[in-house]
Amino acid sequence: MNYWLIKSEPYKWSWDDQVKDSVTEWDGVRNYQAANNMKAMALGDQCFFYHSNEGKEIVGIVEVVKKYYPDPSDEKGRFGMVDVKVVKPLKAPVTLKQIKDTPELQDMAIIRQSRLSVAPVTIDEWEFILNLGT
DNA sequence: GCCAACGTTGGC
DNA sequence: GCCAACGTTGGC
Repeated sequence: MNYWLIKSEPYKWSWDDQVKDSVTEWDGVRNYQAANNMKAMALGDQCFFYHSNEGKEIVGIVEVVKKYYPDPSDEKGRFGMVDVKVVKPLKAPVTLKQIKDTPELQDMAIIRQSRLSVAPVTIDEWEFILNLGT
């Protein structure tokens, strides 16, 4: 089981939208590093759902329910996507500020590389954030 | 709204 | 294959 963090700008696709649809195609990723991370996802992997720009906080958890496959919205056929399904919201969203203020979370990929939209999360980071969000 | 970081494009 | 120019993302 691996853990990830996926970002969305809430005005394009928010946690509320995700809850309404439950299962969605995580399409539109056009970055090789992010796409490679999606390629490495297995069924059942858990992902934090992060709101970028507005909010800047982790708001919920989704689960990979379909493995990496071609993204039809990419006409060049270079990129793929996965399907994700709502697991549950965090009781208390965990903000970027909290992450930055936490010594244990300083090595997170999103801190080091803020533009990466699909990033790995270690088991330690995952559990630490879960505790913050409960 | 600004700007740093970073990815992509295109000329050479 | 290098690198300057340009575009985009995302935090502040």
